[in-house]
Amino acid sequence: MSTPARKTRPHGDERRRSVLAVATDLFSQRGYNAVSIADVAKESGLSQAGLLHHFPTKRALLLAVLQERDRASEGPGPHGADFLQAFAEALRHNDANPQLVQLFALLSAESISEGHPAHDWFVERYDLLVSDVTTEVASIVDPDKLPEGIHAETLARWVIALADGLRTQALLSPGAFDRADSIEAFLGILRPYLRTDDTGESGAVGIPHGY
Amino acid sequence: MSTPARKTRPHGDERRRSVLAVATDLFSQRGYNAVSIADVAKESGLSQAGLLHHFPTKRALLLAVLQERDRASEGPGPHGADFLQAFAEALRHNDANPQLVQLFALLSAESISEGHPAHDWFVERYDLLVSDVTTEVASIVDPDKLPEGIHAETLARWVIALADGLRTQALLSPGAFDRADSIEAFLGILRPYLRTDDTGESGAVGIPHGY
DNA sequence: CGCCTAACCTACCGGGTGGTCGGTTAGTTT
DNA sequence: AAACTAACCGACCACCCGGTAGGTTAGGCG
Repeated sequence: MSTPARKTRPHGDERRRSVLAVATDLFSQRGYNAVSIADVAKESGLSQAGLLHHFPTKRALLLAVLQERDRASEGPGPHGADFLQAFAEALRHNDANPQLVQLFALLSAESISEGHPAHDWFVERYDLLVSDVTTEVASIVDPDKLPEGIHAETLARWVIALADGLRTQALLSPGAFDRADSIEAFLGILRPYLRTDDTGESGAVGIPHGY
Repeated sequence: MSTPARKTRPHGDERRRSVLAVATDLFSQRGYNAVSIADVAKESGLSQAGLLHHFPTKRALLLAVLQERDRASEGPGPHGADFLQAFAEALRHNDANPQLVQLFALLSAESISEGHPAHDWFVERYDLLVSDVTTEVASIVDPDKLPEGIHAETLARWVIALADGLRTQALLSPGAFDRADSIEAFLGILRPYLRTDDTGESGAVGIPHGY
């Protein structure tokens, strides 16, 4: 058969995925440093050695969790004029899933330390995010209307920073305000700087994930 | 004597402060979970038991570090119309001291987990910060000029979130932009919403610290 | 059926972990 | 000088850490 696996490995991949789910859950609650592989193993219903058969090191387990997040948010999303609105709606959707939100809040800070297993991953992620959002923003703002010294990248970094910073506030005092509403209101503040014609069509860039 | 200590405790307080300095340094580099009291002790030039004589638990050591930060940034700062400018300048000053900036970046995220020794401290800190900055902002904006649904607290949370979020970006890709410049530019965006008369005088509220 | 391999397990390893115990030393007070 | 006390140390504790070694089991396949 050219498709060698039909009913093969009934346990393997299934187990792998359930372990990843447990690891995501625990890393979300306590971060990477404060979780042991024994914790993940116990919650997954197997021994520590059994877990290490699927993921050879703790580091590999974390990277697998992050990689799966990447895979789960592939593909292009809305762009152009709808981008900002879609951004706010993506946040609203994510806020209904507080688990992943907290995962990224904890890991993005932990990974600031050099030598952290996820350091490079987050550096790359932010570089890509800034450049994507910059492209999107550039396609809808009118450069002539922007005050001096403010560029599309400046605005892009603001939007990303707001999503990150408001997330911290929302996690520390839940229910005090609505993060997506706040971001949406901010995007309204940007309206005077948008171009009025509709010539702004640019590359297809996805909605950021994990926020 | 009513002042019982003149030359007493030549070692005691001095040692305490030097241990706190070392702890601040290590927590800044790696966060709380990834640092052991043995690390702090070795770097301080004494044994682990010797360190635990001054700070009975690791938790107490962390709280002492945070408390010292509180003490180091007491007292009122500029307020009223100068507040926003002073905020940006405070950030510029702090960015020259990357150690404390990273300390707060790491701990504020770690402490999201309930049960973290600094959880309550950060919850209180953000509550106070939001309410202080809201007071300040309320004294300089003109409510009639604000779009519907946007209040002083909304703006205050934006400013705080920007400081936090841009800090993450600056730490992950150092040198890519200037955080204080970016914040300053954002405050310029807020200018259309400020009141033009000079009747806005409000309570004396200090500049936030540790950013 | 017998073989092979993935999926586990128990037992173990060296090296931390936060913290305790029972001292010894040195400087201060009386 | 004697008494007291803060500062500090070596030894030890029970437990946890990420990871390895070597074996057992079970299911798919020729």
